[in-house]
Amino acid sequence: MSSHFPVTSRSLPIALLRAREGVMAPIRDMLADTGVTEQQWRVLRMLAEFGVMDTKTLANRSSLLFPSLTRILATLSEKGLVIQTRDQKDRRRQFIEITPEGQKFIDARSEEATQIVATFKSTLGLENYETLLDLLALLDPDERD
Amino acid sequence: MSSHFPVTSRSLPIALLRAREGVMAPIRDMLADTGVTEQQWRVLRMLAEFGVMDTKTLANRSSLLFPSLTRILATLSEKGLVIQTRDQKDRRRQFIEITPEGQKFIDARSEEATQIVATFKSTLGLENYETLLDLLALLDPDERD
DNA sequence: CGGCTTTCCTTAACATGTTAATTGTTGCTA
DNA sequence: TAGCAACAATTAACATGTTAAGGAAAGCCG
Repeated sequence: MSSHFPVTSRSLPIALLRAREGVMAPIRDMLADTGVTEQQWRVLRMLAEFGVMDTKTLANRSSLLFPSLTRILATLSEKGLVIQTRDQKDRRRQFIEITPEGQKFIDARSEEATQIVATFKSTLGLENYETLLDLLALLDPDERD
Repeated sequence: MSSHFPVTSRSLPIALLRAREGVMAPIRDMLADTGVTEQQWRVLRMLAEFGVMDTKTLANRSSLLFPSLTRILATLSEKGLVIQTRDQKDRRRQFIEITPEGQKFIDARSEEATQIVATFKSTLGLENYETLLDLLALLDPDERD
């Protein structure tokens, strides 16, 4: 380390944290006063897009650990936004499905969500945006081929 | 939206989340069994690098909200890794300082931490690494000029 | 001086992140 | 088939994220 710059400046972990804060801020604003959290929103979107799936798949797609997912699904069930069903062939497993109310919640906000993403695309420029996604994928162990 | 691809694929928020997971994993491994968490580590590093500072500065540099910082500092004080001092001129304010034991904790691991960062630099290549930091900075509202 | 606002934390309350231990099911296998 | 390993959730325990409310100190202002 011959650099005279502070070690934590341009720190990758912190840069990732702050970028995520920046991106999530408008989404959190959108969800404020709906009673639905950022993570619950993430789960609902996956279910809206891909349909019924087992919890393991849902956990992977949502990037949530099982203990978190258990609690989130309990909350979403109470709110009537998802339905949990036991697999009759293997009663350890569980399938999750979005309800019509859940779908309605997503539909009412998907346009605004799309708009928020579009804002960041134009902030970075489309080319930079794609580059960023490619570089981020390299840091994700599940993405590296 | 004329794309036929799923809306959440190549989702920026999720990509940021997963990239951060990928980067933090080895750091978390390093800290496992030390009793010091990722956030506590972040606070200690800032104090080790910049020296004494008030809590507002510390919160900004560590990207922590005040309620979190309050709890973290209480924990670090109990562990004897930092010292909290009241500003005598303005007794609302507080200064935080790392202790010799805290410094020792950092020193014993800073080489490994540097090595972890170097791994990611070589995974991406130095040029990509710098590009990534630049693009991430664009997403951070506190960084945009 | 007495109130008013602002600032700096601190608490509270609830959701999530994280690791470890636990419970129920299934499958294998001696 | 009894016993045990493997698997899918769940629960527990503790730390943090997040928003809102509270408390103490400082500054302002009539």
